[in-house]
Amino acid sequence: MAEYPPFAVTVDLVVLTVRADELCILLVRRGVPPYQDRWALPGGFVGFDEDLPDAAARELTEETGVPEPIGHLEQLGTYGSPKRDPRGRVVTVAYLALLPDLPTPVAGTDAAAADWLPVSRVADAQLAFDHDVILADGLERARAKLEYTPLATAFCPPEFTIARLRTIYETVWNSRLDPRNFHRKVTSTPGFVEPAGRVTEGDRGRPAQLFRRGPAELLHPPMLRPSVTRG
Amino acid sequence: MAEYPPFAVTVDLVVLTVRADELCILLVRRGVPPYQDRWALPGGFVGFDEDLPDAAARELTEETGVPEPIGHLEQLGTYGSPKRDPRGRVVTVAYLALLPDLPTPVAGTDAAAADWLPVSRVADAQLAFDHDVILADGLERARAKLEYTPLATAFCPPEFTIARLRTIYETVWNSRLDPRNFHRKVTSTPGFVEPAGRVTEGDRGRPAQLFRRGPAELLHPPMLRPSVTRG
DNA sequence: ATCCTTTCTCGTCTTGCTGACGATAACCAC
DNA sequence: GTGGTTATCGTCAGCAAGACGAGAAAGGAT
Repeated sequence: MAEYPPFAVTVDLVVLTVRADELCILLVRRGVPPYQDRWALPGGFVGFDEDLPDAAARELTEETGVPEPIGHLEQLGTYGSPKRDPRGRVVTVAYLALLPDLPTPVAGTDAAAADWLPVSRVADAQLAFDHDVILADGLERARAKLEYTPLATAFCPPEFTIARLRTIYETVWNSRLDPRNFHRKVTSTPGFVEPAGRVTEGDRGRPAQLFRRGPAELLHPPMLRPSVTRG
Repeated sequence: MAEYPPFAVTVDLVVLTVRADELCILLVRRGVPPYQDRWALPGGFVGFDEDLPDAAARELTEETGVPEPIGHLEQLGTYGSPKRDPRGRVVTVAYLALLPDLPTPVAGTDAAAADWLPVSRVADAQLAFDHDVILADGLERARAKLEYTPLATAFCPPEFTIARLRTIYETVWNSRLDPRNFHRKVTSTPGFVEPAGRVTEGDRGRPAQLFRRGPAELLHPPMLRPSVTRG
């Protein structure tokens, strides 16, 4: 084994949330070269005795300060171009995390310079390494997964209204959805949401029923993005 | 960089094809420990100056003896449990390849003990390492991708009939599809297939029109698997 | 040559989902 | 109360999909 070339292996996180009707991503500002003072995805090296999902979950808690079992975490893809890190041969396994809007501001161990940025303003930001590519892949994955899975609920607190869920879709897809058709669709898809038996209080307008995430892992039939002229 | 733990990085391939109405996978029989004499996914180490997709394409041509630009190759996922290889810490990036039934029998450089096995008979085969998990993930990916992409054409030669395309779906999904509805669906989905202007000869029954793959990357609306009781 | 079998290809009908939108219910502020 | 706002239900037309009929075009058997 020792005769084979040694690689460094890292995990990087695309952590998304919806706050104030904007899709936001957790980024850290690099304090050391290369790419000093540039924004980058949070991440770090995988321990020698550590499994990849464990490393991703560890980095997520370190950066957000949130005990992990909330939201959603999945592997996104692996990026290993020989030139992607000027320091040497680093292969990174990217993970995608979807979290509810955390009342806890970012204040984890390692989160000195971490902050939420609206993804709409990251385009100019010139992320470090190949992180702009990873971010683009993560966004497309998230947008696609909202279509055929109930993962929009991962952006929500445990109990939420149909309207809240709709704003998630509208924010991630950057489009408007008809409230009445959306309501019909969500409540008629088996296993998507389950009534929590309670209603909202204090908001404007008629109180809304609260729902919890249902047991379904896939949506049948799927939600469809508007502007279906993708062929 | 040198203070970080060194990993070995490999690529492993889930290579699928449809031959004789069976979904088959390319496997190699291991000649050395660990897992000696067990079937395993083809694969190998990533060169120090080699990008991951290049390594996957290289392994594919080595194992199949086919110049690569046919079929389809995509990253499947990365597997890096600390215990997955008894020789040390090996992280493997798995790729999924979909190929037409190759008239060239397996006779590549490295393909001494390579062979096509029907996936239905691999369940008992006790693959080496965690390759059974990787295979299961690859199968599920392939089945899902047939729904919303035109990738079934990757299993076909450049020109094919609608009936041939239907047998691909039936084989991969292990279900039966109505020939008339399938024909209507495929020909009415924009960009899925384009007429080649020629017809088959010599087969039984009425000659069929030949088609080529169209420019679409996504199917709208998607093909739907039968038995839609997945909620 | 004629019939029969096989396979391809075009229609028809019904059912269910979707988008557009009207209407009502239930809260808050004044 | 009145008006504004939001939630929820209902209606209707259009499209897509499943079930199936029927004709077209070949090969094989007699």
